[in-house]
Amino acid sequence: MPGSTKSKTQARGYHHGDLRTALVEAGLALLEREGAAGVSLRAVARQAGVSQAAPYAHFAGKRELMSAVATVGFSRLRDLIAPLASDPARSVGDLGVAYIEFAKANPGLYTLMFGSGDYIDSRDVQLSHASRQAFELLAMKAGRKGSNAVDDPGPIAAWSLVHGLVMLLMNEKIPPEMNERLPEILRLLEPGIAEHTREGEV
Amino acid sequence: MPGSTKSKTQARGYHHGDLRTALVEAGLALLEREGAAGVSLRAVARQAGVSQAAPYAHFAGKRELMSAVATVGFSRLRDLIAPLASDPARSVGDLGVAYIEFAKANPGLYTLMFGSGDYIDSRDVQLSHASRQAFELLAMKAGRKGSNAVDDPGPIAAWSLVHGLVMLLMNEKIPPEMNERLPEILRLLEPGIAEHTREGEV
DNA sequence: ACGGCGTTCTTAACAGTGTCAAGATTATGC
DNA sequence: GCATAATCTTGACACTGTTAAGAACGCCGT
Repeated sequence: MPGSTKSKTQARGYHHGDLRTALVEAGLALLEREGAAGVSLRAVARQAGVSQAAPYAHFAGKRELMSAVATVGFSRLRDLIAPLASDPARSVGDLGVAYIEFAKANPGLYTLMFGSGDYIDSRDVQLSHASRQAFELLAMKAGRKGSNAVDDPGPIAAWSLVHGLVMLLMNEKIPPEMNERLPEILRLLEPGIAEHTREGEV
Repeated sequence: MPGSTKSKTQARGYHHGDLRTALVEAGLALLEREGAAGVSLRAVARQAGVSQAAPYAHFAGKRELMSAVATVGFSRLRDLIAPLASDPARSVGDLGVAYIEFAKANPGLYTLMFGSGDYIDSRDVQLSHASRQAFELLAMKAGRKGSNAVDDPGPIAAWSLVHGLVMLLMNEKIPPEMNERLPEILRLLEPGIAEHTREGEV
C-alpha cells in the first residue's frame, strides 16, 4: 500500500482529491516566487490547476485562505526554533538569530504572518494558536520561570525587538549592513531582562 | 483678503489649482476614515472631486502617491517628537511612548509608512529623507554622542523595540492589556544601552 | 446494485481596481 | 495673441474578489 493514489495531488479527475492543502501550498509557492503582490485567489487556483471559484468550496474567501497560509508559516517557524529553545546551551540571542534567518529566507511569508488584518484574520483560531506556540518557545528562554509568558514583559520585549529589527531591515528603513551586527544588537536587551528576572524572584 | 480663492481646494474650474496636495490630503483622510483597504486611486480621485485618471498628471502611479502620503506621515511624526528630543528632561522612554501614541492614533498611516514596498517606494528620495529625519531624533536620545546614528546599535535597538511593539500590538499578536505596561517594557533596554555607551566612550 | 444527496468543481457574470491612450480644456511663455 | 505645454476627462483593457446557477462526482442507505 505505498502506492496510495489519493494522498497527494495525483487524482486529477473532476474532483481534485485534496484541494484544500494544494491551495495552501500553491499560496506558499506563489508567495516565495512572485512576492506578496503576485498572490491572488485566481492565481492560486490556476497554480493548483482548478478554476477560479473552486477555492470557495474550501475557504470562505481570500482572507481565510491567507490565514491558513500564515498558519503554516507559524508552524514552520515553531519547528525551526523548537530544538534551539529546548537546548540549554543556547541563549536568547541564538533564538533571535534563527528567527531572523527564517524571516530573511521567507520574506513574503513572514510579512503575511505579521501583517495587517486586511489580508489575514488574526483572530482565526488555528492562526492565533500557531502564533502563540511559536511565541512560547521564545518566552521559555527570555522569561521568568514562574510567570505566564503572555504577561511577562521580558519575552514580549525580546519578541518586539527581534520583530522590529526584521521589519525595519526588510522595508529598508535601516541599512542592510546592520545584518552583521544583529547578535550585538540583540545582546543589548540581555542586561535589562536579567535585572527584571532578579526583581521577579521570590 | 481672507477669501483668497487659490490657496485651498477652492478653485474648481477645469483645472483644480492644487491637485497634488489635495490628492495627498484625500489619501490621508481616506486612510483614517476607511482604513488602508479603502484607499484606492479612484477613491482618492473621487474624494478630491476629479476624475479617475487625473492623478496621473501628478504621480506616476499609485505607489508614488502613497509614497507622498507616507512622507507626510514621517513629517508629522518628526514634528511630534522633535520638542521631546531636544528637551533634556525627557528620557528615551518618553520618546518611545509618544511614538507609540502616534502609531495608535494613526494606525493606517503608520502601517503604510513602515509597510512593504508593494505600496510605497521605500527608495523614494523624499520618503527616505523624511524617515531618516524622524529616526535621527530618536538617535539623539539613545545614541552615543560621537558616532554616526545609523551605525550605532543603541538607537537601532531602541527603534526596533518600539516599532516591533507597535506592530505586534496592532496586529493582535500580543494582548492589548500590554498597553499599560509599555513604559516598563521600554525601560528594559536602558541598562543595555547604558552599558554600550560606556564601552563606546574614549 | 442503485438511486438520491451533498460535496466539489465549472462557467458566467458583476462591480471594482490600476493603468494607458486620445482628446478636450486651460494656463503660460514668447 | 497664439503656439505649446500642462492639466483634466472619457473610454477602454486586463485584472481582481465574489456570487449564482448548474454540471460532475463520491458516498450512504436501502
